[in-house]
Order: sequence, then structure tokens, then C-alpha cells
Amino acid sequence: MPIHPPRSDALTDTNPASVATTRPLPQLSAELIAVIVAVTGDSPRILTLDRGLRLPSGPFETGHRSLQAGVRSWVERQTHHALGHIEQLYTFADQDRLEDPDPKQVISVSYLGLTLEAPASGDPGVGWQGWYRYFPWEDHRQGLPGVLGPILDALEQWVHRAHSVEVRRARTRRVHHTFGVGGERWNEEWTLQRYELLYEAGLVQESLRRQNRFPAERRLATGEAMQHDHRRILATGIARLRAKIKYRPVVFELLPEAFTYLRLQKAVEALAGRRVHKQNFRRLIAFQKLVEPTGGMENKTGGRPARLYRFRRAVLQERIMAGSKLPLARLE
Amino acid sequence: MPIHPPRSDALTDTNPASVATTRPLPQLSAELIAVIVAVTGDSPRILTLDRGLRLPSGPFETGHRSLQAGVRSWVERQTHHALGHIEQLYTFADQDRLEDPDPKQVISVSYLGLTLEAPASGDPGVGWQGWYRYFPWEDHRQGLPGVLGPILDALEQWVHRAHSVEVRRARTRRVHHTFGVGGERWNEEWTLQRYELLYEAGLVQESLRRQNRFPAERRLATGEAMQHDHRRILATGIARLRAKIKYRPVVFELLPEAFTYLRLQKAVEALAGRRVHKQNFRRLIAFQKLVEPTGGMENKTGGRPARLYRFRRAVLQERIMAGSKLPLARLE
DNA sequence: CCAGTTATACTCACAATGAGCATTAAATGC
DNA sequence: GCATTTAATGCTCATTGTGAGTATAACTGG
Repeated sequence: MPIHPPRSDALTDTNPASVATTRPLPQLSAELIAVIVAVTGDSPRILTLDRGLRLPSGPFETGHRSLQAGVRSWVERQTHHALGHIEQLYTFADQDRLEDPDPKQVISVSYLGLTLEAPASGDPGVGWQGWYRYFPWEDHRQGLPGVLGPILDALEQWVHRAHSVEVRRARTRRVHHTFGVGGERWNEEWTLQRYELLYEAGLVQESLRRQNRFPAERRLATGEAMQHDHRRILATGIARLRAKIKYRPVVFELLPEAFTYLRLQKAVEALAGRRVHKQNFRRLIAFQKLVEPTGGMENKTGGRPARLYRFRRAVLQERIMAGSKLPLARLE
Repeated sequence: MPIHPPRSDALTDTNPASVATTRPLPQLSAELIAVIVAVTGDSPRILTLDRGLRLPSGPFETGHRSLQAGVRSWVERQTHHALGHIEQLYTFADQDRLEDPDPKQVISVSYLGLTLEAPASGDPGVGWQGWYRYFPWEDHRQGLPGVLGPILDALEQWVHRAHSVEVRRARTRRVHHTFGVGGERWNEEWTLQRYELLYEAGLVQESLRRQNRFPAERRLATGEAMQHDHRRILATGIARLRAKIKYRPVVFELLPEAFTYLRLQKAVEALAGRRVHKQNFRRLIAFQKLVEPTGGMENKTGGRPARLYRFRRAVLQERIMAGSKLPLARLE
């Protein structure tokens, strides 16, 4: 199935619509890209094509009633996975999209969707990948991840490559703040900023690829790359989701009908890449009346059996956008 | 200056790029729309064209380096107002855009910008308008606004026009929740949801216009309408800004270099459409070290002179996206 | 001097949160 | 059957954050 239609150069120059305006209108096309997230056990996973190299995506077509309908259609065509609620992430049309020397403009519109993982089908290469494969430095559940050391060393070198003192100072501060070192604290929501910093510092494959440079001796431990700017879009999705779970009850979209408190907590921790205090977590969930007991029990816990709960869908009505906080607001 | 170029129907049918894909690619164009906000005294204002009927906007053109560059260019061309930081609001391409029976697809990308008000120039009709002119029910600084009564009555009627009990019940609940009545509390962030509810209930001019119905006897006090869906975009901008001032120090973009606590508070209240407790507001601002005294005083206060402060730009570095809360989190 | 107006300091009660201890209920290995 | 392990669940306590109010200071116009 052809994902990207071959581009034609016809029509690029004379666009009749441009006669009356000051500048010509470009030959536009729109690309729809989806970040589809699920949580399996304690691993946050995303739906990918080409064995993890790309996100589901395709052009906005005439048959599509809306952008959202277009994304749905592409994800379902490519992965045979039905989607629930999806939300828009970001739109851009910067000329710096990779591997596309064609002067025609492409507008990329990305979406974030949450589901339960289902066995993938569709084209070969379709499947679920843990998102920390692309961002190993983002998982702080076991304390500071090992990859962080080499990354900070490389960033240190990048700081020193700057020519003026002011630039070096600014870079140092930026590294400290985004990565939570030097007296600063780690903020898991800054996934995008961290990725962009690594990109600018030439520490991810995508930025080297762009300059036709390839990491030779310098073997970077900065996660798997993706095609085009899909990894940046994924970073945007992770950041958005990490921010959102704190004030809206979206985790439940990633859980089955009945679940234990621990499973809920593990899902939150998986997404946030941080651990939370168990007792306080329960207290907060219970206090907000987000869930109600199903009556059933789970006894494959390895210890005392756990009560099963279900999400009280009513809260979506009660507080359409209101707070349903998770104990991530402060530092652990 | 022609804002919207005349549309041509040539090229609509045979697009060579569509040959290899399953469905034809539409003849696309992108419209860039800007919500530019300032606060003057205690009135939140937006930059408009056509005496308040439209927001600055124009098509994405070949010369534009990026979407953001395109918006800037349009705003500056149309209003001669230089912009500072702007951020993306939303993108859509739904077929239900008004007054456009043309089957060609238009993708609308909207942006939100914050500035200081400067005397407007450019085309005649360019100027600043208070935003409560379009949303009179959104200003709760003097308690419940008078327009709210008739609006709720009209919504009541809409509830009763539903045919089944379930629909009536659902509508009632929706009205209660979005408008904060019937035991619920007003949430100023739901500006968009309220507008959409009024739209669906046929209580804003835009929705009647769409069905070629015009409010005859039923004189609606639901604010000034705008062209196309610009009022909806404005509602999106207001909602975003109201949410954002609570966790990011963006109000300062709307204030001059030096300001008093009261002026800062008035700006926050203007945006939020709510009042806040003065002493606690000061405490919160002071505690967070968001500002530092300039040393100067303001003595046209009408009472005891007030200290002047400036925003500590350093906090933007210190907490790139971190919390800088304003006392709006809870209800007043 | 006064009343009126606004700025600013401070207090108090209570809710929310982080951290930890203690107890309970099951499975598992011996 | 019993000790051990694992996890669920209940509870306390100190600290901080927040809403609300009182008190005082510093100016204006009469």
C-alpha cells in the first residue's frame, strides 16, 4: 500500500489562485500522523510501522470529512486497529522537514490517541514498541537511567564547543534546566525540550542525518531514531500525555474495564517515567471518587488479593475538564 | 488589499499527485488566523479587522517560511502591529466552515499572541475590541452578568425542545456543568464549551446564519457575532489563555516594563473574568519571586502610593515550563 | 484636621500533601 | 503446619498551601 504518493512537479509554478494575491499560493498537501499509545504491564507502548521506524501516517485526502477522520482512516488502514478518542497534538509546515528537497509545502498535523493494546496486524512491520526505546533517558522509575551519564558528558562537550562565554553559560543553564542537574530538578514533562536540545547538540541520529553526517566513532546511546521527524512528534505526544494525566482522568483509557489500584498506579508510573508513593496514590484516587469497586478481586497478585475497581465514567460529566489530579504535581 | 484571493475552480478535478494513491488528494489551501490579545486597564482586548467583524487572517503563501512566519506576516501587513511570542491554538479542516460552498478544502491554523496595545493602523476598520463584547456572559468580575439570565432561559427552552427524556436529562446536565448552575460551579476555562453549547442550541447568530435562519422575533443577547468561525477561534484563544495564566507566567507579556501589584492583579482578573483575593494574590506573587521592585513608586493610585515592580525574566530560565501559579486554581 | 482610598503586613483555620509505620491477607517454600 | 514473602490496606503526623479576615500605613481632596 503506497503511503506517500509519488510527488509530481506539475502545477507548481502557475497557480491561477495566485493572480489576485500578493504572493503565489503554494502547492499544498497535508500529512496526518498518529501517536497511538497503550500501556502493557509497566511499559508504555506506541503503534508503529516498518518495525518501529515510523508512526502511522498518510496524506489528507478528498474523501476525508475532517482531519481527525483522516487520521482514523489511515491508522485503521495501516494497522487494522480501531481507535477511540483522539486529540490534536500540533501542526507545522516548517521547511526543515527531512529528506524532502521538494519545494512543495507539506503541512503536518499530528494526533494523539489512547487505547488498549491489541495484537497488531496489517502490513508486515506493524507492531507495538515501548516508547523508552526511543527515549531511554526518559525513564526514571529505577532512579537515574544509565544512559544519562554519557548524554550529559556529550552535552558538556557541546557546551564547550561554543565560542563565547555567554553562549557557553546559556547552554550550561539550558542543559541544567531541561535535564534537571546542577541543583535543578527533573521535570518529566519536558520530554520535547530535551529531545530538541539533543537534536540541536547533534546528539540524535536525526540531526546528523540532516547534515549528511553520520556518527562515526562517536557511538551515541541516544535511543532509536525514526524516519522524518516522527520521533519529535512522539516526544510531543509523550510530553502532552505526561502533562495531561495530572489534571484529567485519561489514564483510564489505557486500562481494561476492571483493574486494581496497583495496575492503575503502574500505568501512571509508566507514562510519567517516575514512581509515586503507593499509599498516597490510593488516598488521592479514593478521595476523588474516580473509581468504584466492581466487587471482584484479583488474586494473582503474588500477595494479598486486591480489590478490582472500575472507572466511574460519570466523573467525565461531573468535571468535564476539571481537576482529577494524580500525585505527580510535586517531586517524588 | 485583497485578503482572500478569489477562488478558482480550475485544477480541482485532475490532480496528478493523486494517481498512485487510493483516493485523490484535494486541492488544499491553508488559512492562518490570529488571536492577538492585549489588556488595557481592566479590559482584555483583541486585534480585529472590519470594525470587529474578523480576526487578522490570510492564506499560507509560498513566501512563508513556516506557518508562524505566515501569521506574523499577515498580522503585520493587515494591522501594522509587530508581534512578540505567538503560539499555536488549533488546526481544523472540517467541511462545516461557513459561507464556503466551494468543495476545495481549507485547513485553518489559528495562533494566539500576547502584546501591549498600540494604536491600531492599517486598513480602515482595524482596531482593538474588548473581548467581552463577543462573550458578555464570560465576565463574572461584578458577580453574575445580567445576560446570563436570558441565556439560561433560552437554554432551558432548548432542553425542552428535545424529544426524549434521556436527551432532556443529558442537555440539562450539560447546561448545568458548562454554565456552573444547579449546584455546579462556574469554571472560567470552559469558554469554548459554552460557546459551542450556545451554537448547538441555535442561540448565537453564527449557527442561525449557517441554516439560513435569522433570529426574527427572538432577539438574542448573546454577544456580537464574527465572520466565518472567528468567534469560535476567539473562544478557543480565551480558553487557552485562561488555562495558561494559572501555570505559566504569561500575564507579564501583557504588561509594561514596570507595573504595580494592582495592575498585575487587574490584568489577571480581566483575562479570567473573575476577581481574586488581593492580599493572597500579593502573597503568592511575592512568594514565587516572579517580580522584583524597580525602586520606583506609582503615586497616581488614589491612595497610598504603590511600589513598582518588574517581571524577573530570569524565572523563564529557571522554570521553563514550571509552575508559576496564580490564585485561580480554586474558586473565589 | 477629616474622610476616603489604596497599599501592605500579619494572623488564623483548615485542606492538601509527602513520608512513614502498622496491620492484614493471601501465596510459597520447607 | 509454619515461617517467609508479597502485596493490600489503614492510619498518623508534620509541613505546606490556601482562603479569609483584621489591622495598619500612606497618600488625596476637602
